[in-house]
Amino acid sequence: MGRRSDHSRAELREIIISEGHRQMQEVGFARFSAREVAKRIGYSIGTVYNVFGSHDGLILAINGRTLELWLGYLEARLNLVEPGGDRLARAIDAYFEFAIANRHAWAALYDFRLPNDVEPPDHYRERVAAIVAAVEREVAAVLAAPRKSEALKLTRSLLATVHGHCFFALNGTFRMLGETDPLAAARARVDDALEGYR
Amino acid sequence: MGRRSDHSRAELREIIISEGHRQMQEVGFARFSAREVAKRIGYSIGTVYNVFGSHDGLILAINGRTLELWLGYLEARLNLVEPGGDRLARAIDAYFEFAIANRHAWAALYDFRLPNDVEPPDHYRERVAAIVAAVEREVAAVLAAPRKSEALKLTRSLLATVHGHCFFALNGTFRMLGETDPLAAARARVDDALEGYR
DNA sequence: ACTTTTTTATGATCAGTGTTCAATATAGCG
DNA sequence: CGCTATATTGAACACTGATCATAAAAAAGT
Repeated sequence: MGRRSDHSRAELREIIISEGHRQMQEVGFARFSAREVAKRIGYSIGTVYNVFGSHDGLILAINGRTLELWLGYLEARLNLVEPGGDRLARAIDAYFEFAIANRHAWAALYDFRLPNDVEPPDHYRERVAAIVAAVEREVAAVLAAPRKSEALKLTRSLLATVHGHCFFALNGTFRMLGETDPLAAARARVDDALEGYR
Repeated sequence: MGRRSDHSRAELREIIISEGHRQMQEVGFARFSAREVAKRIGYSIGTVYNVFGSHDGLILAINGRTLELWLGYLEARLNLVEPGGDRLARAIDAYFEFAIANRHAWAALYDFRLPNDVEPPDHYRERVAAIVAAVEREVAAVLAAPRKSEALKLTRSLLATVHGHCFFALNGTFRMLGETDPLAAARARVDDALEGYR
């Protein structure tokens, strides 16, 4: 067969990413298959490789989509906070809620590792940066004026803290250790950290 | 062929785990292959399945070995701390040092996920518990007497905190975000948390 | 309208994987 | 020494990521 132009290149990209993301969320990183995605959208495996170049390229695009959705969720959640509400606590909630509602797609963000000598593509870096920036705004809002310059450094560390708790919550470590309220623990650690910066 | 009894069952287990662990550390979880392990030890793939039942069984055994080594490293490190030294800070160092020195084997601990309805085997749970207990001792030693009963709960949360920092350090997230001293950040978060418990 | 060129989609093909299991070779027992 | 229980094998199966000559369709040229 030759070019069908049922879909433009951009449409095709979108179709593959969309179905790929659905697949990822359904079966998880370990069982994800590019061939299966091709089958489901009615294109051949070769077409997927034409568009994304490699398995890794496809996964990066799917993970990029997950980051987009994550940022969207975080912003929507923050928009619901009434004036005077604890916006940072709600951001932590959003971290957990998104990860739980999108277990497999979220986990794929960390299951996939680029070869050590390869940098993630710009679109990917930008999306991560956007999420960090959204959190940084909330962290900065809570810091005492003379310490606001430390907001980014602190934000990175708080994200790692929350990530650790969320990861242990989802991968079963906390259940194994008898912890029943990981979210509360994460909030407590963030509060502890902010104590000295107020 | 039939039984060669070059090695007893226990010896065979050890040979496979040992070579499997080496493989895991060399190529990482994504490229790990049971067939390759079999090839390298001069047994057939069937034998590996006889001994471990499945790919997952083999990986659990290898990850169990990693946990063993990790506990050993942690204990050795703590034994070097002179009286009056900051034992908890050295435990955090040990977390990072082991993960860095054993990147792939350490990452495999988290890359591998059991099906949701399957519990990890006892030997695995026990090894995780042993590591937690070793850290808990150090946490308890630092707590004010009336709060020592909270040691386990706090330990779980501190482990998650350190894990998050270590994970971001090794998977490139911190580099991407411009953080150059993840270990210091982890220590700072732990100190912040302990502040209220002293 | 009819070539010619360029682009795009295909799927057979290759090398690899996890997994199964009938066939077989051996160790140890009677 | 023969027999049986058991350990070991590797071919077979169904899948995977990846490649690329082939063919079809669109676009450009005449």
